[in-house]
Amino acid sequence: MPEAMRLVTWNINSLRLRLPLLEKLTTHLLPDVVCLQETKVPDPLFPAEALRELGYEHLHYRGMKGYNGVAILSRHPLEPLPDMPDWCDKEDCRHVAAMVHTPQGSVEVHDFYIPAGGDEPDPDINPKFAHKLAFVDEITDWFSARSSARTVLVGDLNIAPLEHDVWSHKQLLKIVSHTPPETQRLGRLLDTGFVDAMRHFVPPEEKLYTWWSYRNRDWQKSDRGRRLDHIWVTPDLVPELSGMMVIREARDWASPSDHVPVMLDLSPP
DNA sequence: ATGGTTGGAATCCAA
Repeated sequence: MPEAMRLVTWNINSLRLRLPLLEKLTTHLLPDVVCLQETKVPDPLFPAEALRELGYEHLHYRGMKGYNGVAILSRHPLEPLPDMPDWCDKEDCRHVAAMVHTPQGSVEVHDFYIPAGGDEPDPDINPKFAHKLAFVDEITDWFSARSSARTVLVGDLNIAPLEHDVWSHKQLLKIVSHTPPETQRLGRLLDTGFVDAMRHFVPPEEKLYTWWSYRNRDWQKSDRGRRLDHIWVTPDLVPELSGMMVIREARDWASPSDHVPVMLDLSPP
């Protein structure tokens, strides 16, 4: 029986700056597929050669100068999904999608970087927050008009939906990433036909974070984290879920991202 | 209530 297909998602917060950390991650975990967000590199400057040397021959990426940027790295052949919408007509490089053909079967992979939304949780006075809500609404409409199979949706969704996805539910209810307009919308997106694969492994009453602000002196001691990064799968893949790990120690690597990688294993039945 | 840090580009913006 073939081994599991291993997938990692990570908001790397500058791919070029953190190539050594990506190498550390991939040599230890040997993922088949890596989905990155906030690559912050325009396509002509994408470090494709360095990634091929890490074993990722098959690449699909979309980046721009300074901000955003997403990438799918694969050891196995991939085909970019054609005719993807330009969400909110901004051409801001927040989504790539591909069919990945692994020895364990083909899966459709969607890699998202949902807008952070600024500080003020009022769409009438904060256009960034309005953009965030509109972005989630658009992708929700798109997935609900479509029947997804063997699909994995990952990325920095910039929303911590459950009470124990944040260090203090009460204190964060008015903080962007955990407000009811956001968490309700993320629930609607999930309900288009996905299962929260991280919570398949960790019960909802248990704290689970993937991001700790740079602004905390001692992130481990205060542990004021949030679960902003997610891995969702369609129900047909649930019987194949065989492992999940939040790579918490990556928050302590030299010059870390403020997000840590999340790993999922899918094993054929 | 406030400020705390980081990356990329440009002397500030986004997170």
